[in-house]
Amino acid sequence: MVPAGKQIATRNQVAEDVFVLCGGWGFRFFQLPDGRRQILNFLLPGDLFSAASVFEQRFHFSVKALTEAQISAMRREEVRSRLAASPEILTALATSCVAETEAADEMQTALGQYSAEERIAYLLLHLIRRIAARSVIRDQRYPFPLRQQHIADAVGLTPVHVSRVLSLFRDRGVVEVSDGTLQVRNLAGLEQIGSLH
Amino acid sequence: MVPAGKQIATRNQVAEDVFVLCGGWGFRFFQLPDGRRQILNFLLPGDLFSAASVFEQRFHFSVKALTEAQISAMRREEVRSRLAASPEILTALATSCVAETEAADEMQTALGQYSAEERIAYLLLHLIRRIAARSVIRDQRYPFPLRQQHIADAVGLTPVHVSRVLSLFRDRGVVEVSDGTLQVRNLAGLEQIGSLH
DNA sequence: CGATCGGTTGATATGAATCAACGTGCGTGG
DNA sequence: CCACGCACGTTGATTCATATCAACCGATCG
Repeated sequence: MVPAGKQIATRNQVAEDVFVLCGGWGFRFFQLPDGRRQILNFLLPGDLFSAASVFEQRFHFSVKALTEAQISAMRREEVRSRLAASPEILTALATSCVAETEAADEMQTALGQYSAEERIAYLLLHLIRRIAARSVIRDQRYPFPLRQQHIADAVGLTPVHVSRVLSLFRDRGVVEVSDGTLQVRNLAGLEQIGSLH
Repeated sequence: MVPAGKQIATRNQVAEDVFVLCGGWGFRFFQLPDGRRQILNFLLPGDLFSAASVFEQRFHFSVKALTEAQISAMRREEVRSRLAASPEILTALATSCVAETEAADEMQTALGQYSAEERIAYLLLHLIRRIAARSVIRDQRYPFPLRQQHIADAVGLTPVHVSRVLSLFRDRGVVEVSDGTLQVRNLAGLEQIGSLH
């Protein structure tokens, strides 16, 4: 059990284990020496920190707990030997590798091409789908532990600007993000703003 | 043999094969319906289009030849059965998957956090290392077939602004990019601008 | 009760986009 | 062989999106 805000892994740190987030939320990020930080993605229950880490000696990224979280570790050697033995495990790993790659490619597109509104809408949509896959959603209200600072660091904007865009979304009746929950008021509208295609 | 500019693969297209670029340059990209385009990365000789495509039914990206290029195809089924049989091939694939993931994470950071100058310097440095790994470089002159439009689409800027930044680099004696070759005049300076850490 | 954190809002500054004109080299067709 | 068109890059003027700076508010907590 890890408290909210605790750093779980650090770039370049050697790890014998492969980690899975079992409960709570986390995020993967790069920290730049001047204080800037890029959040690479958010980790939800069931997520491997990274499929690549099955083959990496060291983390090439850092990880923090966003909420209180549970993590579980598997010996890398054991994972790899099982991988050789069982095609199902290989397929499972391959699947999450494909999903990660595709998500990274899309996020790269969002960061490179999208406006502030589009990026935030994209992030929210992406998260919404992943949250919905994990828990029953009623009335389009999603558990949402991110602070505006996290959104800002994920989409490459300032917290102030994130605040403005979210206010806009709220005023337009698209989504309301407040204090731990995200409420979608107009999904079609959100998709129109933030879909890649 | 594929002529320069030819589209080789299209998003969502079903493919039975896994492709490798054997000669020339290419790039992977997303095309948005409104004309915007994000170049995800550049392909150099020896590169798999994507490690993930060994496990994907369809491309999740498009690919174009940047110069005249040669591509070679391997039956996906064959690759996968060899994968199960030989741990070396698995390791090779894993290695390129790790490299791709790491490159994507870094690019995401560059796009999210870096200024125009930093992004372009980062891209050039990244390419320089990959080019140098493939051919002997004399006098810090690298073969460099990108047009400013490609740089722009890769780092999320306008071609006009790319032109301005490159002029600046040239005037400052950092690098000169012109007509098929890139000449590094001050590597340390370039690294100071564009290194992630 | 003060301090801190997260969010909001306004005023202003700035980096990059946009619009536009121009130059140059090159391939193509007359 | 010349002339035209076109792709590519450069440069200047202006606009616009987002950052920065700053003040303020409410909630939470020691």
